[in-house]
Amino acid sequence: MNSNHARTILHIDLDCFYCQVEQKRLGISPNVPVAVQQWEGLIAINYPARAAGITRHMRVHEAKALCPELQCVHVETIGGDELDTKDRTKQKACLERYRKACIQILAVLHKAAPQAIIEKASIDEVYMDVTTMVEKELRERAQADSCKNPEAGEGGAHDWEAGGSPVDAFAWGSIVLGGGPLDVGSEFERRLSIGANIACRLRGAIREQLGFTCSAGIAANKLLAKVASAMNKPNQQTIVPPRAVDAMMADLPLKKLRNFGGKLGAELSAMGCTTAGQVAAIPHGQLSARFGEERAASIARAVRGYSDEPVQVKELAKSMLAAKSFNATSSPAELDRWMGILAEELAHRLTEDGTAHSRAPRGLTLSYRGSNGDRSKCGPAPRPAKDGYTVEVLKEAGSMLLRKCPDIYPCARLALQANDFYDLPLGDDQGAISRFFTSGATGTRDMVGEGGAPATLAAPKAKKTGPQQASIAQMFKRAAAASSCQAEEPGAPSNQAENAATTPAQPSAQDDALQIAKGSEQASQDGKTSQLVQQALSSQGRQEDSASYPVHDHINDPAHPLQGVATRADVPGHASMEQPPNACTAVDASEHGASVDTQPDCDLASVDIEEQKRIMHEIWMKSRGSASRIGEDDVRNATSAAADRSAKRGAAGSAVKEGAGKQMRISAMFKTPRRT
DNA sequence: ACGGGTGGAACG
DNA sequence: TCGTTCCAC
Repeated sequence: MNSNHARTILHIDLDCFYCQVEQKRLGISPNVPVAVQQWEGLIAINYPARAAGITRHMRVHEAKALCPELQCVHVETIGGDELDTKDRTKQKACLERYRKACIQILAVLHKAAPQAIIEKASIDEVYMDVTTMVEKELRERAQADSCKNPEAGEGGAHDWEAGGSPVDAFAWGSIVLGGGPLDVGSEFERRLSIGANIACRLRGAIREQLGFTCSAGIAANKLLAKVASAMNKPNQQTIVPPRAVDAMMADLPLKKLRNFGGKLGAELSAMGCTTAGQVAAIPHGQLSARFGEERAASIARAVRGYSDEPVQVKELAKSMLAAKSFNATSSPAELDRWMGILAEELAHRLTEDGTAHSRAPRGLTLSYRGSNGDRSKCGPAPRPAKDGYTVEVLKEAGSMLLRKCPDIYPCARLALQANDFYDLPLGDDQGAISRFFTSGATGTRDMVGEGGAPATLAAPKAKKTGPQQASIAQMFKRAAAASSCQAEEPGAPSNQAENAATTPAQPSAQDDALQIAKGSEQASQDGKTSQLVQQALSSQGRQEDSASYPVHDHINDPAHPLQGVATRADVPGHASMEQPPNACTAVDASEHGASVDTQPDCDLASVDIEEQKRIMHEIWMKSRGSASRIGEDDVRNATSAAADRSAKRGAAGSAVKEGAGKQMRISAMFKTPRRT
């Protein structure tokens, strides 16, 4: 169970990320010592500066004394009169630059490894489950070998080290724990070798396309991969073969283990343990007496390097907060000013997030450090206007919460947090949609899962966060990534120029191919998702939007399922361009392994139109990226999520007939469009 | 010289 | 179940 070495997991960790971002932005060469400061303290130090003895939390003046040529870059700040001062009493720090860079990195990874499961673990690290990629590679390799050497046949020995084989005992310069090269005769080590090859390529892609270096760990689970990636930095990668685990854990300092850095670590060290191995030596009875059975078991597993925690897609943040600490004040005006700054930042971020992901928060929480310590108060978030949030509306909502906090003065910290996101409707035209969907009120419990009590929602209420919600978001993202892989061909319109203006030149010469790659990648990140998603959003019919989105419009793309749907027909100067939707009709999903429900002639009014449209768009985009990637699961996920949401929205929707609250089934009909 | 964010578990 | 607090990174 835990000796499931069949998974291949990567942990990729950017090397002193904040420094790299600033160095790139300012064009500072990699070998000059750089630190990122927040007010007078240092929060990130690059490797040349570390070599000079500079550490985290040092004061700027201390560091400069140690290393006079140190370049200190201050984190971005907002508030005040845009003064770029380091006066922490006027401004607040904000991490937007790093969030943006993080999105770029994720986009590169998605593009380079569309089949991997990618989990954003923090602003500068990801986990990736590349098992399916590895297994595909193994199969292809075996096949290639048996073609070349038919006599080998089944069970015959493959020459894993044959030229060009992705199975390399030395794994492309990786550091292999446990001594010696990988044993390519062992299946597990072969898997790791291929995993290392993937890691190597991914790191190369990040480096080439964005100029960032990172380190990686390659192992059979997340825990080991994370430990490994930290072992050799910067710009290196480390493999943990199963045979090396015991020795590695034996004297691994406890604090290097995730979850053991805080209270738990302290408690264990009070019991005399400083390494994982020492904890592993504690009799189980003693451990469970102290921590309880369940917790003891998980501790026991972790310190032995066992973990079966899955890599989970975490694309979208679940909450968003802006915070500021300051010297305690009892002045309402002062708090009001900070509230304004927090609202400004949050409004900006929420608006970007909203246009990119078509969602808005249901809740707003105000946290504060007042006379009774840390407290918080929550309430409903205001609804966004058509084009996002204004500072005023958020500030007002925050101030309202603040008034409910009697113990706030004197106050030394304020934080405004948006949470509990819901999806905004995408808009519209039933007619066009209906041509591509069939639906029925058949209860398909097996597809949809349990529950499904229709929630009433006049305003978007009722949260039912579940795996299905996540899977739909994930699909959307993947679809966007997939489409951006091949959306643009040379000569096709792209936002290249814009990209060139906002991205600092790479040190090396950039050829057209790179530019184009960057252009299309830009399209899928940056909080703007892909142009295609953007176009879907633009179908809300807002004039400025439809007008300002890129040329590559679905109305000109005969294969696009939204073609003919609410478009520039609304825009003055554009005659109605409604055209009969062609193609996307009948070729069914079964061709791609998806289940199809052919219920003819059903009442579309019973189905949430937004969901249909959304799903169809996703599926289309996905099929556009690669039809073969649309599997039964995808359709099932999309379908059940859609039904789920339809049920939720249904009660509020006007065009809903009774029974619509029940689960329903939506089947996607699509045809793989041909790109020309 | 622990500030600014995140996510999640625990708790009443 | 909700709102709030605590914790870990």
